Amino acid sequence: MADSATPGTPSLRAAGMRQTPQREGILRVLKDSDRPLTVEEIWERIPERRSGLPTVYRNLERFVREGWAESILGGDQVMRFVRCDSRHHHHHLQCERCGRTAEVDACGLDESLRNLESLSGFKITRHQLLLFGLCSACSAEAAQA
Amino acid sequence: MADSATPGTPSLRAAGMRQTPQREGILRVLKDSDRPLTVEEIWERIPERRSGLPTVYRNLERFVREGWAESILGGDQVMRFVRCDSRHHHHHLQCERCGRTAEVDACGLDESLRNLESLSGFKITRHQLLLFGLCSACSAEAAQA
DNA sequence: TTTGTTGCAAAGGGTTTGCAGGAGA
DNA sequence: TCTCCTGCAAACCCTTTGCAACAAA
Repeated sequence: MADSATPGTPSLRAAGMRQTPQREGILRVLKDSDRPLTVEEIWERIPERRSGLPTVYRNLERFVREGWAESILGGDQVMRFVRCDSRHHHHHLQCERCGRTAEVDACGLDESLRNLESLSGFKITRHQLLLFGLCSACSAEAAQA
Repeated sequence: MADSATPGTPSLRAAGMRQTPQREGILRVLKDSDRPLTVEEIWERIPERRSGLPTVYRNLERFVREGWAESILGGDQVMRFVRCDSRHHHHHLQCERCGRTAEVDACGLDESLRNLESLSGFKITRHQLLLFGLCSACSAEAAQA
């Protein structure tokens, strides 16, 4: 299997990047987290050799460009990053209680967009959908309380 | 007709705010623009008595809380503000060429969300949808070129 | 007169940049 | 060896805060 075609295992080499411990650390942190992390949280979790904060910024920017991660601005106006398992179009669902996220495919949205196009006269080329709610675990807890 | 029920004409008094020239200026600037503006752009356009930048920040924050405006983070990571004509749930469509925006009602999205809930196990409580594309004028121009 | 608002200036804090040393390939 | 990458520190810049003066009601 070609490196670049393996979701969840981004290949630095295939993307023309050098393989450094800092980059591997950042990717590992993103991979191990099931919720979006701030730049500083990512920085703190990099194992062993703590890299510099600027390095984290610089690499996150590249990873986002590669489609390996996505930046999400939450309601608290703080930028967080999540890994993207799939590189095609998708959205993130985030639990407002525990912060866990799930990736969802485009689902039936396309039809709604076609509908919108005819209503508004706009030709819609791209969209960003942020979904917030309660994950199954948290909504079960909430129901018990 | 009650003040607070008039979309497009936010009543400072009804919201428990004092009526100041600075506030009226900011609201006027938002009203006169058909595309999202940065804080600084709003500040520069306030007629006559130029208010302080902190005042613009402070009031925009309140206006957003009141539902009179909305903050939008574009692809350039810059925060911009648009007025909201309707205070109920809606979305903004933005032209990537000229920057003009249009408000659209929720449209068929609800159905897609129900579908997503059953797929993901999440209970979706709120969402933010940003739509980008070409407005009718710009797509006509693009077609001619 | 009372109290919410403004303006100024300064502080704050997240993000970016310059540059020299270091390490992949 | 040749570049790319990193780390440090400083610079940046947008945003917020403190406080005294001001003005709406």
